Amino acid sequence: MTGATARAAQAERTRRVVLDTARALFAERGYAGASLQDIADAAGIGKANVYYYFRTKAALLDALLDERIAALEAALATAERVDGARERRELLIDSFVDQVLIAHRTLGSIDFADPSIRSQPGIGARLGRLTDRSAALLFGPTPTPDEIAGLTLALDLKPVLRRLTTLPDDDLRGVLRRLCVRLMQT
Amino acid sequence: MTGATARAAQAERTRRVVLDTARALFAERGYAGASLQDIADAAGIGKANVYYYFRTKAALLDALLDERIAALEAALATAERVDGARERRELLIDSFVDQVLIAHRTLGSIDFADPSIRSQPGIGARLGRLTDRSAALLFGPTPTPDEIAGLTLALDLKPVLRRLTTLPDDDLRGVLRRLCVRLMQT
DNA sequence: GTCTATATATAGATAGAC
DNA sequence: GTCTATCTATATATAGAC
Repeated sequence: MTGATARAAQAERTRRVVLDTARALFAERGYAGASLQDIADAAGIGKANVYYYFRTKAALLDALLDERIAALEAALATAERVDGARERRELLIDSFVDQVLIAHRTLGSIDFADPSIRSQPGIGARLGRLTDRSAALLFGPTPTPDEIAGLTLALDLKPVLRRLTTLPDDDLRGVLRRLCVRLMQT
Repeated sequence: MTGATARAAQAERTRRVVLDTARALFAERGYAGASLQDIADAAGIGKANVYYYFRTKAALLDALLDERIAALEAALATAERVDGARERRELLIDSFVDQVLIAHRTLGSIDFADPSIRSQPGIGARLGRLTDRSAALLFGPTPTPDEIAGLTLALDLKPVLRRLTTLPDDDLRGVLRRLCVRLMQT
């Protein structure tokens, strides 16, 4: 069945191209600002083909959020296994900076702060739960407003990445780590 | 000429209603996600009437940015008159938190991080210049990446305001001040 | 699996009556 | 100053050929 596996591989390739292209365009112009026609054109495929992989534009967004949330949850799960508030926090910051921010630096990442994303039904609640879980892990069951404020900013460092595009990875890593520490130590 | 002044007053009122409604809807759903029809409906006027006051959707956005940037520049101008880096920074943070963030808390404010706003022609550069001016005032002519990173986040505290909507003004003021201090002291 | 063609809704924007 | 009606472009989404 070489034909079948080749077809499956091609399907997986096309699906990935759509996801990568959509992520980049949503990050650049916002969810509402990038049309499926834009995405199809940039991906070099027909628009109807996008619909073959994702039934609606919202389904495409969901798939992108799944990716991003999975990366964050992986970092959270690792940190949860560590004892001691301080060690836990440092590990979480390190894995967050390295695996979530730096790793997806060039590819671009979906923007949690994009209002046209936050206002999608269900999405706001989903992101809220993620923040709550992070807060509980870092600060215990009843975080203070100061802790929530710092964490909220730390989870959305997109503006900083946008501003420091020319900084080398190693330098950026340091900047982000120190920034996270400043934001999460109260 | 009572008729003329009454007409002018009505015009000013309608113009304000459009601006206030647009600000709220852009903040909630993003610039690309809120249509002029949405704005007209929410404002309780006809869509064509919106065009009577603003020639294009982009012109409406420009007017909102003018407001917001003027508020920031007022805070900057006040701080510029003060000697001493530390005093200057504290004054800037205070006026920024009080006059820019708290004052417009209920009304909602235009979201600088909205990708569909940042990707508008000319807007990105305009916001960049504002950040540069703030950086020069706070940190001198050659700010470090750490300083730029902190300032960038401080200028975009929308996510925090969104998260702490139930906190009373006085408590919020304290949270924001301490957050700004954490972000701007290096 | 990918395409062309099309249906349907809604966007930004304008014309002209009142 | 405000409205109704309308133009034109483009959005999401579907049908059906290859």
